[in-house]
Amino acid sequence: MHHYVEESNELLHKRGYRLTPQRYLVLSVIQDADEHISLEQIAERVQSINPRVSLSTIYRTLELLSELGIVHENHLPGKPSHYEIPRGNAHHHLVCQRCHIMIHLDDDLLGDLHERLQKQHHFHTLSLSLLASGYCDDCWQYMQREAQETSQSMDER
Amino acid sequence: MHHYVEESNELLHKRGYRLTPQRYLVLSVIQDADEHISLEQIAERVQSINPRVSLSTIYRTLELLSELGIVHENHLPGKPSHYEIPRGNAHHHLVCQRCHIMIHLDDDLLGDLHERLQKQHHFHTLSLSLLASGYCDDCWQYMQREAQETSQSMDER
DNA sequence: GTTCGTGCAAATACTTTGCAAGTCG
DNA sequence: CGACTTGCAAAGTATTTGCACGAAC
Repeated sequence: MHHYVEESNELLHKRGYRLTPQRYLVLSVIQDADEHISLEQIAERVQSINPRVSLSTIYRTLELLSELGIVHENHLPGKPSHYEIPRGNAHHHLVCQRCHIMIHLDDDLLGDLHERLQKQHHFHTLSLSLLASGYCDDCWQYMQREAQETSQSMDER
Repeated sequence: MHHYVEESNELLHKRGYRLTPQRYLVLSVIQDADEHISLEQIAERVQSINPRVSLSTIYRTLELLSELGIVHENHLPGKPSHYEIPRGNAHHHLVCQRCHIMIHLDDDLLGDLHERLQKQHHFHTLSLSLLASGYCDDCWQYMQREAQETSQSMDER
């Protein structure tokens, strides 16, 4: 069993929960994914290993694991929630509000901000996730062109 | 007509859209709200003014306004999406992953980071939203106590 | 007249819940 | 046993879509 799964197991037990085969499956699927993945993708992969695992179990598992901080939920606009194992205490994204393309930012971008916020607001095990949204250059160019055409067709009348 | 609505009107026209009475209503409802509000709350207030405005129009309007950057969508875990008029180019939250209590952080927290990211990644009209999540002190204390009881009841056997 | 928007109803998709049965300490 | 979990089916919500009609340019 991997190191992280052991830790998770302890955490679950501490709070009176068990690491069932289903939970283990969900956890390892998330862990094995290169990127954060959606509930749908998780379900797909879990069920390709054990088709008997029901969707509701996956919902319940993800809710529990999120609450315990074992997985991290991440909602980017225009997409369903994604889940990932928190590596470090920060994870940041840059997203285009038109085409929804997503770029990962340097996770160390904010330095020790999480520690400062932690102290300041009496929070614990804080982790940061920055969402930067605007227009990617392609969409921006496209919009400029489109705007021009609109005013051109107005001129034509 | 307020200043912001005028700006929005221009932006819509530039892209070939119109500021219809329905869109105006949605926009002013969001603008008049003290805080960011959910789609459900928006619908409620819009329909209390004009009950004929349909839900699908509200969905479509919010999608459009988000894409144009006229309103800003914000999804905090454990809650439905919320919408707000972007004031400045940053808006930050601190959330407890157990009880979901939410605290507003200082929006100037990150300084001119948005400008730096903009240049670095060739994005435009970038705005930042930081989500800091962890456990609030209350939940933390509660969890400590609960963990103790669990191990006590184990000892009792 | 052509494009853009809307309301309505229907279709989809997404998520939660109740409950009987199973598992584990 | 008793607390925790699960699968299944059903109920609940949330969101999207097709389409005919109306409004704006």
